[in-house]
Amino acid sequence: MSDALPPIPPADEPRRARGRPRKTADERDDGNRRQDLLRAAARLFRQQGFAATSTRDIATAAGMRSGSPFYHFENKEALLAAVMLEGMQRASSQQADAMQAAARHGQALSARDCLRVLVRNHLEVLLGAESDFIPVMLYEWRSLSEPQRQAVNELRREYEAVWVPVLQALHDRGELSGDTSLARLMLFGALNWAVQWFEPGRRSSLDDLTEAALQLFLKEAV
Amino acid sequence: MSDALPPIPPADEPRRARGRPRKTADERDDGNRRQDLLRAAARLFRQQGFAATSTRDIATAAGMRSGSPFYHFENKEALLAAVMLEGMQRASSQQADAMQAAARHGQALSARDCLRVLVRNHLEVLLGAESDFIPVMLYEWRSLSEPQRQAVNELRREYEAVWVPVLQALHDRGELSGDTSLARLMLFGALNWAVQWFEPGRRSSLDDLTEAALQLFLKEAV
DNA sequence: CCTACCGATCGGTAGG
DNA sequence: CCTACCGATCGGTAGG
Repeated sequence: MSDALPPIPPADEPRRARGRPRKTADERDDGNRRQDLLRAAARLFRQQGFAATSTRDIATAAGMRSGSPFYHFENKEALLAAVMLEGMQRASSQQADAMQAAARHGQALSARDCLRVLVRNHLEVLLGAESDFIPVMLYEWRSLSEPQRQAVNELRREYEAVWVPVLQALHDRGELSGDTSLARLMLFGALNWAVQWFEPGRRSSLDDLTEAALQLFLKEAV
Repeated sequence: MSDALPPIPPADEPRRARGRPRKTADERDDGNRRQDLLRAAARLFRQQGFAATSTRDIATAAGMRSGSPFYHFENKEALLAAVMLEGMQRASSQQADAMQAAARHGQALSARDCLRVLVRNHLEVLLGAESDFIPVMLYEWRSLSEPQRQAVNELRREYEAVWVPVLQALHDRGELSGDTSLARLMLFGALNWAVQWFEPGRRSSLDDLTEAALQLFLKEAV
């Protein structure tokens, strides 16, 4: 008994990683938890604002304990930036899909039809179900540090770049008057403001809003 | 000694007010300090947001110590409500003045001219120097409790009511198409959004913006 | 990803 | 309006 030594592990036994018990199984779990955090953060940031939302609130909403969000994000601000980046990526890819789908139907898409697709998709991104990410980006801009703003701004420029030739074409055909750059800013303003007053079930639908916007901003073709 | 009763105060001796040593002198001082707080709060709430601004920040900016704001306002939220109410009162009276001044010049003001005056004044209220109050109202709405929202909303309805007949007249003359109620919401959106991108010295002036908005939203009269 | 914890800050108050 | 203070909460971290 007394000379019974603990068994010596074979030299080639894989060393167990210490300190951070990472899963060897599918990484999906990790990604899912991060996504859960993003979704919870987006919803709470939108409802209460960034500063009024504690990382504990977010952790609880994602089914975690108070310290766990910092395993996935360096700090609270990085979580905000991630929400905005995620929002812009979704918006851009959704916008590209919408344009492609529309182009497949009618092969020759008029500038007016293009704008209709863009406006309709923008409203979907802004007001559709499960869309907290973009409103957070619109209304928590000042809570972001300068380097993070630049990162988000890059995606934002991509998103807006799609609108430029459409508005230019409308201007050339006399359907949109005035400076197209100011027109774009005012159009975005008119649409983004809907976040403040739109109520899903009530009165006007997103289709209604789309038609109203087109009717309001566009002139008859000459 | 045992029968010595505490002296009975004469019935007509003036009772000293205890607890709050209010000034007997001019009340101007009080009003000025309150205004200082409002101004400081408006600026900080706008720059950093309501939740990210401490009452200590505000006190310091107004030249007071940390506890003093609570002499003037019941709590932080009441201070926010006061900022918004002050903003709406100024906006409304400024709007009334602008309309009166315009009516004195040209005696018959066209609907288009009316809208020009309203838009120009709205931009001034929104983007002019010393105007932090209305932006705070626009972007801190969710930080307000329901009863306070109702109080602010009352003033807001008054302000917007002035626009209704003007937009209706434009619609009747064919210069504005579509539902006038949606048109009003989109117009406000287009203008309010300028808070996010307008830079005072740069490129376009408030006059430029006014003309751009009119050109964008209005059709030729039929 | 949890437990246990820290230092800092915050809104607000008593008493003068 | 100041002084001095309190209880609560918050972002974040060490160690596992």
